[in-house]
Amino acid sequence: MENEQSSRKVDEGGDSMKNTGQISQQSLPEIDDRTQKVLMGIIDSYIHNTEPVGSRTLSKTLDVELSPATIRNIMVDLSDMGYLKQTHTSAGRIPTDKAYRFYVDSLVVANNLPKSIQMKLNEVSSLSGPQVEQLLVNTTRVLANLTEFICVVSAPKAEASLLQRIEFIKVNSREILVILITKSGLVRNKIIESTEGLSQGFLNSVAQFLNEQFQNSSLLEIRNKILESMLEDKERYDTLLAQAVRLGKKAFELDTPPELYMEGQIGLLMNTKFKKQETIKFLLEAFEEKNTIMEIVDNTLAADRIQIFIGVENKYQGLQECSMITAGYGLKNNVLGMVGVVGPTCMDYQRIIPVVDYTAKIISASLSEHAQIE
Amino acid sequence: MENEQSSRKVDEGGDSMKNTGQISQQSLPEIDDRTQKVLMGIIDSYIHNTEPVGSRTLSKTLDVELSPATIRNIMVDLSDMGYLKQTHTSAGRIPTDKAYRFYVDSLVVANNLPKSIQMKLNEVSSLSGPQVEQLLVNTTRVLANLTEFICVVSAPKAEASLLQRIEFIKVNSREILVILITKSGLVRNKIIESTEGLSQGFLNSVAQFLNEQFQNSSLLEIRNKILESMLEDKERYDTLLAQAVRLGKKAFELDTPPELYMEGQIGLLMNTKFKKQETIKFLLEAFEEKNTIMEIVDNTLAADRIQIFIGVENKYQGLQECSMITAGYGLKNNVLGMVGVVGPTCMDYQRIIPVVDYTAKIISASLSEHAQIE
DNA sequence: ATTAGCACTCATAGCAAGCGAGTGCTAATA
DNA sequence: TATTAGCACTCGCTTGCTATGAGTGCTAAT
Repeated sequence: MENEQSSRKVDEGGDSMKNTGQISQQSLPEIDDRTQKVLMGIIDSYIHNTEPVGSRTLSKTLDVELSPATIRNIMVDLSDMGYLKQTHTSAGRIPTDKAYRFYVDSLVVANNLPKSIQMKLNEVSSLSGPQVEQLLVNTTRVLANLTEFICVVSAPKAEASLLQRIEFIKVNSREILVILITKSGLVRNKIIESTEGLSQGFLNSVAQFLNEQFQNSSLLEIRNKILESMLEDKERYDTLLAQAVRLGKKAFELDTPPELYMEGQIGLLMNTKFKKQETIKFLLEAFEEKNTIMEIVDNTLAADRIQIFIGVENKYQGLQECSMITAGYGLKNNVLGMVGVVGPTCMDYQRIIPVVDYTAKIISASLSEHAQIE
Repeated sequence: MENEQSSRKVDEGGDSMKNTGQISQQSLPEIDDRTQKVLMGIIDSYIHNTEPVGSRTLSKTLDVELSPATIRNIMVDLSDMGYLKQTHTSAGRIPTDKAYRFYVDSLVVANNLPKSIQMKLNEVSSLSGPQVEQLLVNTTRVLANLTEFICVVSAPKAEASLLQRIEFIKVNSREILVILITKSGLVRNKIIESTEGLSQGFLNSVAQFLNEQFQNSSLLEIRNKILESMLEDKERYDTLLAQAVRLGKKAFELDTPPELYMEGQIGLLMNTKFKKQETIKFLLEAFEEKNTIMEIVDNTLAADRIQIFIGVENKYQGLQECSMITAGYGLKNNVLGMVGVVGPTCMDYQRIIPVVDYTAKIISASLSEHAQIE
């Protein structure tokens, strides 16, 4: 049985582009205007009540005048098209992931973030002082508070950051402390070992050399250049340059995984939107291993725009019952890190999306403000 | 009705010392030998099954031959003395906090930690490299894994740590990066602001001065000395000393709260020993605000011995349904930080205590190994 | 002092009935 | 022809009831 009951096609966006998380105005040809209104009504209702919505209740709340029976017919169509499902026969319908995708795609995300929330986020940024870490910690916490979901912020990717300064400090006969300062204000320190008894003075010259050489290169570039020059002139020994290359290699190796700030695991527990205890268990297990989440978040690092992954669109198993909203932050066109929230698929996208978006912008602004002080 | 049925008093430890968490061999005069055996049996059974224990089952499992009726009589006595309680009439008895305290106090904690666990912990320590932070993160994780409870490790208290080295790095015209290295291998960095255009060279002299002056003092001492000398010679300006004092003041101010590593919140969720969902909620809420936990943990920082807080012995509300086992770690007689686990009052003390103890020792050993490289 | 016996308590599981929200189909209606 | 009213049916959830069994407290016998 095929349902081809579309009458008035709002003909735009006919190209069936792959959903990669971007928001775009869109209207599917197979769905006529009225059907769409019903679908939207169901989604809206489910988002706010988290309860299967039946034909009768919907006919009351909907602004279009439609009898329950009509709505039932439409619901059947929508179910056939895969937008709705039932938890059991004779229960109301709930939206599928496909429905949420449709919903999100047709959301015109006006940046109508309430002033009060903007203020809150601005405040956090201004109160956090010059330390990037502190800013990220605070932002994460506030975001988790605002959304009541799990909130993740990844620290600026060192690889992509531009070097501002490197220093070596001799800690003891065997260990040297490396300090990397990036343009974005991130400070990383790492202890490396060196058996050769290098004096602090010598280390200073090495640092000076590296600083002059690699001012304004990204850490990734620097690493590559160093590896290159190691290949080129293997023969050199004991010169300043050779030592610089040797120490530099260790210094720019990124053995420390980029940090990840996370908050809101408890809010999640209290969150009534998660019906199944199991889902929460899965989620928390995923977050237990920060690395997993790191990977997931890293994979979205391509764009600085808002990205949304709904249910099964998430590649990672544990997140397939959740939606993830992410946004990149950084300096100019240099995406350095990510902010994101993970919540139930039935989250209030309209409210959450602007919050995440604005948060990313706040972080970017904070960083660039810092970067301009030279 | 008074129960004075004690016959054979094991007369030692008669001094009714306040329970401050220490373990001590002890035997209350009011409890005779047989009664004590029953009590121990009940606690043991409850610890392993988490189910109210009745007279019949106990009479079977107990190694002393006693009929259920006799046991019932003893149980009544124990209830009157406050060692047992019932969830409802006609249910088995469960131990009170007082009972656990008794149990723990009479535990002879042989350091019979299984070799396999020792190995695991040793391995973590040796694999973590020279970075203290990494060691703490890993240890926390393993401890949480072993115990399946929430596990907390506080970073070495900067205040108590001895200074090994301080350095200043000029980040930009306004900001100076301070790097503090302590004897225990902890590296702290902090950005301070200074409007005065100080050159890097000058900063180096200041650092050198401070290093010479305060080698081997604790950060707390240093701060006090600096404040002292500020009071003494207010009149001096623009000299090296004055600048050193001024920068030193900012550098040694401890505005960054000491870090706290936490793991195992999810294990807790899965833990069947927590009967009430509510308890978990309380707990997680407590842990949401790391500061609260920090305070709690800090309050136990007095001793480097193992400390145990059972149920209501915890001052903090949210923990009153839990037990906390903590141990200090540090260098020699200098307690620098804490490791602890928080679990249900009915946890397996016999198993957990040695694990926590050993973990603290491992950390101490790691630190002192590092500190000896000079 | 200990134990057997017995009446009593109370949480829990299981079952059946009733409720109500919701569906799908059919026939009537605009 | 699209919409709507009506009706039988489904099915999860609540409520109330009973039976069960583990456990207690008391008393009397050992």
